Amino acid sequence: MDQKARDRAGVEQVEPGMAEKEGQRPTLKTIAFMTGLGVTTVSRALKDAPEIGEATRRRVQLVARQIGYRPNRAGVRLRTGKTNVISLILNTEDEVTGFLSDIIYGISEVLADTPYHLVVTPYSRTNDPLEPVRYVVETGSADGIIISRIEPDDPRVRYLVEHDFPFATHGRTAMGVEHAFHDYDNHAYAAEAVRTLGRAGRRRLALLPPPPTLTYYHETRNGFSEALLETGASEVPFPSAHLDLPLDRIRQHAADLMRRANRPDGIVCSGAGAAIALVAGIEEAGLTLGHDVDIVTKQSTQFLHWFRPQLFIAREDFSLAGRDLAIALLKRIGGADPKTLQTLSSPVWDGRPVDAPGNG
Amino acid sequence: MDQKARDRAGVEQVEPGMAEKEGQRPTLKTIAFMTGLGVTTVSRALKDAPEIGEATRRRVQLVARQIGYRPNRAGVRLRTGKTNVISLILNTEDEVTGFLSDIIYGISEVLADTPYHLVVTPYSRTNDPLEPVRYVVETGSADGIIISRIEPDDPRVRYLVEHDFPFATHGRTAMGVEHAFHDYDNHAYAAEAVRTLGRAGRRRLALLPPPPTLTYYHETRNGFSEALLETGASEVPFPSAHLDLPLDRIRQHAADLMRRANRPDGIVCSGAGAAIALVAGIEEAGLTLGHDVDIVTKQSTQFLHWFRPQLFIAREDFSLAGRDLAIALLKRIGGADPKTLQTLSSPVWDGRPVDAPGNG
DNA sequence: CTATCATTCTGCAACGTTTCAGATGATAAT
DNA sequence: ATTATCATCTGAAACGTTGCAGAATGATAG
Repeated sequence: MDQKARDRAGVEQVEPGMAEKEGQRPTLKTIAFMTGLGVTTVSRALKDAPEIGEATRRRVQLVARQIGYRPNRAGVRLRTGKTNVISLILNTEDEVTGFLSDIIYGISEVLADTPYHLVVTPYSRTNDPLEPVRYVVETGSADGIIISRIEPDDPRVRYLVEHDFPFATHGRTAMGVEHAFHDYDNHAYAAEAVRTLGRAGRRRLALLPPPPTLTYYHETRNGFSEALLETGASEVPFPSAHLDLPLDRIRQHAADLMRRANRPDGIVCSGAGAAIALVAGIEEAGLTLGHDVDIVTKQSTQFLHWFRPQLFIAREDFSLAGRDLAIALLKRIGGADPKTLQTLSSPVWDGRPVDAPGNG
Repeated sequence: MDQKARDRAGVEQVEPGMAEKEGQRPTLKTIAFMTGLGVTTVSRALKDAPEIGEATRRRVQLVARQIGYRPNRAGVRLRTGKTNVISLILNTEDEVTGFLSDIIYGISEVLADTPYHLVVTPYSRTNDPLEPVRYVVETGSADGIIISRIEPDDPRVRYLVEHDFPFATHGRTAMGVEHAFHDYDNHAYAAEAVRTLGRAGRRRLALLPPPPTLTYYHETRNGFSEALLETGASEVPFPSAHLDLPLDRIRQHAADLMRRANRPDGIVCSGAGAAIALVAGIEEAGLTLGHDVDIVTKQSTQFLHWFRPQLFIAREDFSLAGRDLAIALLKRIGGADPKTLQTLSSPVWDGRPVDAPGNG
């Protein structure tokens, strides 16, 4: 834009031509000129280096503040390799339900008080999930990475650990390697969901689980199974149904399921969008939510209980996830031990009380 | 991370020490060394400059591809001022309904084939909306900006035009200044919504409009009013209700409205989340959607007709908005005339057919 | 009075890129 | 034979920053 103006200025060595730089963005050189100090001194003074005199330091910082000096990111990055960028890598097809917004807001909230910028890098699920991660690491285009859709044995985690690149995951792995993560306690969620249905008198339960490749599929399933044993309820298989299916497919599957002779009287569901599709399928089969069958689900936004008040609902706070992930990643970049950067968030039950009777 | 290694290498002038740079990221110097050419020649060859011989150019490009050369963004940025960054500025409190995800995906889809990165910069509605825009312009931290929540007389637009900074808006202004935008045709939407309700036999219509400060409030209201005249229906005031209220407040307002003696028999609503709240309020007042009252609304995701099949629904495609905004902005950065970068997307009606009778 | 030392400040060089102003031959025009 | 023109190529400089090695000053010790 104003490149020519910049090229025009500063040709002479002796007279730095600060007059022409009037409207330009101030740099260290500007401050050096104004204070009569050297550029190096100014640079050090601004970062409170010990070899700068107290008076000088204060003077420099005052001037810098006055003229609104901001370090040039490209200069810093070129010199130090530090990008001051966090890269959020996510699936194009992921989560229609607004989950992304919350996580981004959560991350931004934390980054707002730091020099960090948030770069969002989506990739299509059809492509190699490793690709965007490799890109960031190879080009050094960020100081840290946040990834989601974590698998028990995740190639991205392996790659990042191997390259000693700071990262945090939304979800856990089972690779015997410590890394920063935030996760929702899906085990607790599924178990409590089963107990809730038990209290509602439901004994024949189905599970609409996360995609089987992901870690939290197993957590969910384990929680589900353990609580089944505990409550003495039985599982009605819900074959090949999972959260990654298009909502319309889930609706179909649900309708088919509910038309079977041995249909479930309770369903544990791991996503808000899927729960809506489930209900649609149930009603398509001529059954009534809260009467013939109960559903427990998670939600991040508030309106699910307006959709059907009969739903049992646990809250999952994605902005908390974003905040925790950002905090963990920043600490990791700062060199903290990954073991100390692992958080788990517990389900909070709201909406219909968990001990209400099943008949709505 | 590997900064020390980098500092270690390349001290000698004569022998460039390419051996030690083995594991390092290739730069122009690397290619220059490998091809035996000068750095300048390599730089030019890679961007198809005319003063480079055909053979040389191909040779350089081959080597570059082989070793996986990627220009260093910081280098380019420092030298040219070009950041290859698009900044998306958005409201923290905005749109619970997943609208953000779609728009980000739309933008990313376009940027994927370019060297551009997408930086997301949220700001709280309580702060100055101008602040993040000013930051980007003053620090030159992006080549272009996308903003939303556009007002008829928008200070951000004024600022950006004054500073001749490339931008595109999601929504239109009324400032008599040409700029790149993408907008949904809310005038057409509201008008068609009124006609739809008319065909359903509804004569006493209320409008749940966008926030009154935004441009599309007026578009919506004008479309609504014009179609009222056209169809001979009358308006039932729905005072102080708009989309920016918390959903629970909207529910309350709706319940109050529907308990009034002169309650509407049709409501035009400008947002999916709000429509759900409206329905909740209506049912709270003991009335039945599709019988006592009909609602027309927009949705970006698909599940609204599962919520209540009686809803009249128009689709609003936010990923299209994202794509159009990104395309327009890139062209604007390329110097295109803003007048040629303005797109309007028409409502597409789906779900319940518009000429179905009002009784569901 | 010199040597040593801490304190405080400073040039220079380099990160990777592009632009500017040539340089080098070769070929064409005079 | 001399000059102009052209096609290719090149080194130096600069963008803003920080690390390194060292300079200037004064103080302390020998």
